[in-house]
Amino acid sequence: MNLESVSSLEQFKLDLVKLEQEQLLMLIEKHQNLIKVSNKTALKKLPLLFETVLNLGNSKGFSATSLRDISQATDMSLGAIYTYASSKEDLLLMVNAYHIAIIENCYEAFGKPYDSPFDNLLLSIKIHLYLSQIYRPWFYFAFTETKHLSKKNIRQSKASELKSEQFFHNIIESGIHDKSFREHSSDFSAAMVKSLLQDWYLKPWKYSNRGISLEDYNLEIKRLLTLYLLP
Amino acid sequence: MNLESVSSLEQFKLDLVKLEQEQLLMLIEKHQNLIKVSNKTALKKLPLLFETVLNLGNSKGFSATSLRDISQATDMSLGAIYTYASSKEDLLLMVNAYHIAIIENCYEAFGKPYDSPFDNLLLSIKIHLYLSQIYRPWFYFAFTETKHLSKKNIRQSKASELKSEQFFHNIIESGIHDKSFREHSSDFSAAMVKSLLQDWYLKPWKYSNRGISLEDYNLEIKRLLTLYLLP
DNA sequence: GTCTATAGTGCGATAGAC
DNA sequence: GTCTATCGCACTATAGAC
Repeated sequence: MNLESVSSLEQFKLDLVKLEQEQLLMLIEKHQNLIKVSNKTALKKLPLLFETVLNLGNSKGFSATSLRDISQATDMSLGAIYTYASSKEDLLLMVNAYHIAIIENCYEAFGKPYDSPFDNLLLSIKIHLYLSQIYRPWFYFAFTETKHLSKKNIRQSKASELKSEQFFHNIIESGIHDKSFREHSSDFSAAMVKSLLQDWYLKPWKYSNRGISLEDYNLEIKRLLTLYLLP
Repeated sequence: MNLESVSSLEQFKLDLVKLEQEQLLMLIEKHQNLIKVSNKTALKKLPLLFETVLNLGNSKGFSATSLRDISQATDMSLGAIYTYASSKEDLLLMVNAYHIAIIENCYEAFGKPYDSPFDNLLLSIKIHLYLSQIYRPWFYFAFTETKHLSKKNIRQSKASELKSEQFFHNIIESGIHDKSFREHSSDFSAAMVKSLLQDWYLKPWKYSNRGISLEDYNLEIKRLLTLYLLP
């Protein structure tokens, strides 16, 4: 992943494929004691399982989704599912771990490549929008189903939430410091950026009904920040 | 409810009490065929049941909450619960209907009392913030547990979501029309206001950890809108 | 590696005593 | 109006054949 990757959503998707494969393999190796089939078979079937967990989980809720539902939707038997995951909860944990790994890896690949804080801010926003577009089912799932995780995992999830907000916060602070941004509460503007990004994946129906594309939305955020942040 | 009521959160809470009683009674009368006890007894026990549904539902999810959990938390027997609601789903519907009725009633009580679109906008924001502060458990519940409603109720819930956004949208449009607001996409600014209001009740822990009060948050939104909307 | 059959548990809901 | 006891069902998870 590099600056070329964010030239368009399609390019971004393309560049993600390799990362996805790597992370899936790492996940399988990490859970090797629980997965009872070969890496090759797991690599083939886990994506289908993950997709199904997210689809069913987002439409009826994870706890209302039974393994029978998942079995039917994936055309796998109940027994077969238990060779890929040791329990229903384990399935949830793997789905989470897989997506978190990809997303964190993706953020780390970029950093702050520009001199101008404003450009760095716009870049992070674009990356976040692209990621939430591609992994929208997981973003939505993670938001609404956190409560089914253990306390430790809930803490972790809140921490990761704050970490990404902190990322925006730092960029904005650097802009205030070098006086390219207007003096203001960077806590609030970072939270605002986060909540705008969130709205995009929490209420996709709203924007698609209005015919607003990802690029439109990105541009509106840019207009807003130009007026709000720049002197 | 009148303009005096929004002078402070405490005043607002005080003025809500009467409305709450009225709406609870209306709800009981509407569900009379399903409720097997007198209005007086229902009036006394339903609030506790509702509160418990929201508490447990928000911490473990509604579908993972059993009637046995609710029974234990309210010190009522399983049988007793079934004299107040005819099923677990009915409990969910009543909690929703009750809160929706209060909130809609509250909005209708205000309208657009000022000449200036900006003042009207600030007023609606304040009302929304106050309501979401007081009924935070329900706002959070409604957001994360919509999926357990029937398709008809889900449609209704999205419609109500859009309706409240439309309310902001109309005020902003009137401001653009009378040139007191800058020319811009009112779709986006209305969505932005909504998503900021949402962040407040979806992530209370974030703001309380930072020591940001409701009034602070309200002021920051005002500052943002001053820069973004006014010429 | 995948299947079917089933053990064991906890659920929503009801019946009937008080 | 509230309770306890219990029915029937659907769930997670496993065992053992192929």
